[in-house]
Amino acid sequence: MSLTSSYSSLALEHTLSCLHKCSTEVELKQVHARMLKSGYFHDPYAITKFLSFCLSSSSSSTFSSYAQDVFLNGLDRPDTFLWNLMIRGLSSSDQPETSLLFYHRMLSSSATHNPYTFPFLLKACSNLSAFQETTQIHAHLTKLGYGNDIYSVNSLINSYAVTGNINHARLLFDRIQEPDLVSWNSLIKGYAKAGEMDIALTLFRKMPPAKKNAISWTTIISGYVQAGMNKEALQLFHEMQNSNVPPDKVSLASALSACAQLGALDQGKWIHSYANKQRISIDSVLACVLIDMYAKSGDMEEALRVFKNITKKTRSVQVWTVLISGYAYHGLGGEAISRFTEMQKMGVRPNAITFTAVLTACSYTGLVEQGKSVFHTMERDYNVKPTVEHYGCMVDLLGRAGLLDEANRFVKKMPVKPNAVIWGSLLKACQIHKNVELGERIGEILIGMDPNHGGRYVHMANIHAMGGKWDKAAETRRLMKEQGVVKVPGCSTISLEGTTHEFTAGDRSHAETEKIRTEWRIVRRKLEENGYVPELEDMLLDLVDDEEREAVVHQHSEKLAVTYGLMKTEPGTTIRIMKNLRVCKDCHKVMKLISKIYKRDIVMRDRTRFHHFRDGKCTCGDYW
DNA sequence: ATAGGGTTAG
Repeated sequence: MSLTSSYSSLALEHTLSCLHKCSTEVELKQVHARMLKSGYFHDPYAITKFLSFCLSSSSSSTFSSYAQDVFLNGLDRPDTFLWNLMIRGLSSSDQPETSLLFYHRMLSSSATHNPYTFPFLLKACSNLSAFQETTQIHAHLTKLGYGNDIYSVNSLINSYAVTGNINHARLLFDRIQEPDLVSWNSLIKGYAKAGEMDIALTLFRKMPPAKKNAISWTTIISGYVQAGMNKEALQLFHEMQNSNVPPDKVSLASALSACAQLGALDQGKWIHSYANKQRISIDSVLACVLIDMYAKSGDMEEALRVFKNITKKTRSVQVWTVLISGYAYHGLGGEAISRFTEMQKMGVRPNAITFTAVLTACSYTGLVEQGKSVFHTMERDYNVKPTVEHYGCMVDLLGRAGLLDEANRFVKKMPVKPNAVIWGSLLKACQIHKNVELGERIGEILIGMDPNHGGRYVHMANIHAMGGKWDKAAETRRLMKEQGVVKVPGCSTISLEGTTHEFTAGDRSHAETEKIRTEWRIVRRKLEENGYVPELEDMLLDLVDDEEREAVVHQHSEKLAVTYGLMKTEPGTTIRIMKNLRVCKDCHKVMKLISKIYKRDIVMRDRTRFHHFRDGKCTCGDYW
């Protein structure tokens, strides 16, 4: 619009700067009224500024609603440009549904079209995982003649890829004469999302090297992480470092996720210092994965240091939550609760995952009353509706604490259907608190629910045996064999000077096997002098007599690992072990004794949590 | 205008 208007551009700029200072709806209304009065709402430039401000991601959602209202009711025939503005703004400010709604309104208005909206619309579809909408938009843009527009095609590939229709994406990709970087990256992402990592990797290899950018690398790395193939992910990360594309902060975050899952403390530390050296600032996502990596590697002190070093603004819900969940699985319930309180004081709203973390912390630490009160506040104060995970935490909380009847009643009256996890945690509680009758009933339910789960039979047989019903225990064992249920072998690892040593139960493959066995006999004698008697309760199955059970229990992988740790590290250093399964009672007892007799801290990562052994005690309070 | 990263009960 030409500046023949009755107002000066200076006056308009002044009003717009007032607009940007608005923080409440009242203020916004005032500026809006002033703009109307001055005739600014006939100027497309002013309207654009007004709407973009209201839709920008830093504005509140009430501003966005206000803009929608102004757009639909306060404007005379908005043109294509303004429709695009609304659709784009809503799509990128996390309101994909409304964005699509505006698209439909646009279709029924008299506005003409241009291609610029389609990538944003398709992004909204991706966010909503809306396949139907994607096909509709696809048809529409083809009809309008934008079917060869590379931006639109790439966005289509992406939408099909993330809505799980990789074959549609592939068809489009194969039709492009010269796929660009974005086409390749989108397609690779699609195969990764479909769990087809082999195809994704083949494509990645086939992609012209000159076209690979950090996004390509991160796509394939995070694909492996999501597939749980963390070692492969780290291998590719190494390859990336030898390529001509230096990792940026997103690549680092993906690699750190892999480290977290593996508990690869050394590599994680290396990435952390790399980020510092490259002056990559720790944003909230990096803080999250760093804290998670340190916590899952057993180093809560370092996790806390990361948390303390970032600004208050960087401490998003996710950052708070990851810290709290770290405390939870380290058995530090008190810390978890006080962080949770602090977070609320800081005005950060907990989400569903935060509550899971807090409730887990209560359950692991036996904080029954706190757990109950948190559970009651979640819906009342924060409008977070409890899901099956939260009910599961409550069942676990009550069951572990020995309140078996209350737990059972809770399951009966809760509004969600109990799943195998919930029954499993009740069963475990029955085992800990020796309630044979309830345990047997639950065991039946569980085996009926998933007959291929080996652990269920083990528990069930243990419960029978606990009640002295040996014939039933034997019967369960037979059933287990019949089903062809296989036990996963126990495996422990210990990292020393950058090398990871792996031990499997009873395995002799380690180069220093004989030395380790000799050393274990010495350790064992020393433990016996201090009153150690083997704990064979967890070894009821498969084995005939105590002698045999003892022979097996002494070959458990974590015993080999801790022995090796004692041999290879200086007195006083902390021994860190990771295990793929839960610790058995005997190994737990041995770790406690070693921590006392050898004056060593032992940090052991279980399948689900950490045990810190120090001076004969464990942070789990023998309750795991 | 289009492509990559975060936390979750046993």
